[in-house]
Amino acid sequence: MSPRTKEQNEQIRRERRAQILDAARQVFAGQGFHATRMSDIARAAGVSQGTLYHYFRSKDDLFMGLLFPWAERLAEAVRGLPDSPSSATDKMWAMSRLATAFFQADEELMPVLVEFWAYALRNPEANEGFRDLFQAMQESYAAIIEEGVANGEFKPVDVQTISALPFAVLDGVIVLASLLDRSLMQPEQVVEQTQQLVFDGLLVKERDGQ
Amino acid sequence: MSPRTKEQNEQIRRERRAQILDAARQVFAGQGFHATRMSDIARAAGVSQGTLYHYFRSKDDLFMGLLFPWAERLAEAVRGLPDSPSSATDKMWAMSRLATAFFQADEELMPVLVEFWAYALRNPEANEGFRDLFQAMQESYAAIIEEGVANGEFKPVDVQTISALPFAVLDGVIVLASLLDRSLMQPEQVVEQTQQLVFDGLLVKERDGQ
DNA sequence: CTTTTGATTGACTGACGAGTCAATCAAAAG
DNA sequence: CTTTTGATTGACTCGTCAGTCAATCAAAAG
Repeated sequence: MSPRTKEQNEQIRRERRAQILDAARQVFAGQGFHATRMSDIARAAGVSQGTLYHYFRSKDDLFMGLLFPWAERLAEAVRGLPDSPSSATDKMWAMSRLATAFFQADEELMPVLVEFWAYALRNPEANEGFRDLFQAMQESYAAIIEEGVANGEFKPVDVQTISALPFAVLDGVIVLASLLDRSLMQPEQVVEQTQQLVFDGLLVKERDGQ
Repeated sequence: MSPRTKEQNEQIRRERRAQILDAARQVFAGQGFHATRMSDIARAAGVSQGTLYHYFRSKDDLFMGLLFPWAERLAEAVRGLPDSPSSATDKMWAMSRLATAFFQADEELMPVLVEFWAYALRNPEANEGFRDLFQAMQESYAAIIEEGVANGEFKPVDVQTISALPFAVLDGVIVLASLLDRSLMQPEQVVEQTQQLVFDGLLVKERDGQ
């Protein structure tokens, strides 16, 4: 029946998908979602337009197929952090470093993310994906902050609200980084100095005694 | 020659423009930029499609004609603040209140802003408009922070970087507010508590003496 | 009344591009 | 060799919609 074993077939399918997604990433990053034609992606991937539709139901499917795994990797990395054996302060810095690393590793994806948000305004599936990532990050931050408050590292704060802040800052920085010249705004600087500023407020000063 | 005086004509033109822009705002907010048809706006404004093109060159022109005046009003309001006679701390709070007020007054415009950012990725004129607003806000914040540092209210910080932070937070909060349910995130709370948190870090503690 | 001028109309066009499909290919199994 | 099955192709379709334009209207001036 099958010309090859199932495993071989699936392996080949995965590789083709990856090849197409890689082309899609380049083209989306270069021209933006709306200006990108399916034929552009086909050409970049070195396949025909028909083949695209063997691996992805639609342009939307391709778009989400590109960004969801990226978001899942980030969410997964973030979920692991609160359990590491270190101080809450160190964990906060680790979160910050993690975000910056994702940032820098896929810099060309940042404008695509901005388009994705606009897209997610009208697409329930994309919206859900965004919410999942938000919740993953917020929950990790909340766990760390709660720990810090419990063991006296941090001042008591409204954990629910403050744990949403880092994600908001990250999104804001992505907007600015995508739309402004580096001479006006350096993303890494803003992220790091914000963290520092918030810490100076969040940390209990020794001589204060809270 | 002219059927009416010039002033009358221009008055009528302004009113028509306003009427169309008002309809456009509603439709864009309701369906998003891409899903909005020029015919939808025409219907909502109670005019024909042809009339739209007497007042606006294109759909893009209409989109920017809607958002630019809004941004200019915000920029103008912000520019006035650093000169008011009060402490740097009060001015920071005033900026925060101003932003929140704009937020709440045009809540339905927030998702439209997210679309505008995606749009501005590929449109130089829109990008320039965004940059102008960013610079207006950053410069005002920079002036306030510098004053605060100079008179001892604030710790010495990297003004260039930190003055970009409030705008980043604002944009991030707009993204979250547009994409998430209020039960997950309350914009006003995040803005206010962020300000408070940053202040606790930024302000020189009396007992510390810095 | 007529003329002039700009506003208004809405049916129309022309381009565009996502998605389709009938035909072909190719690898493995029998 | 033949058969089977899924992969691949790319020319084509077909709905969509921003923008156009010839015709009409209406207000003021002469």
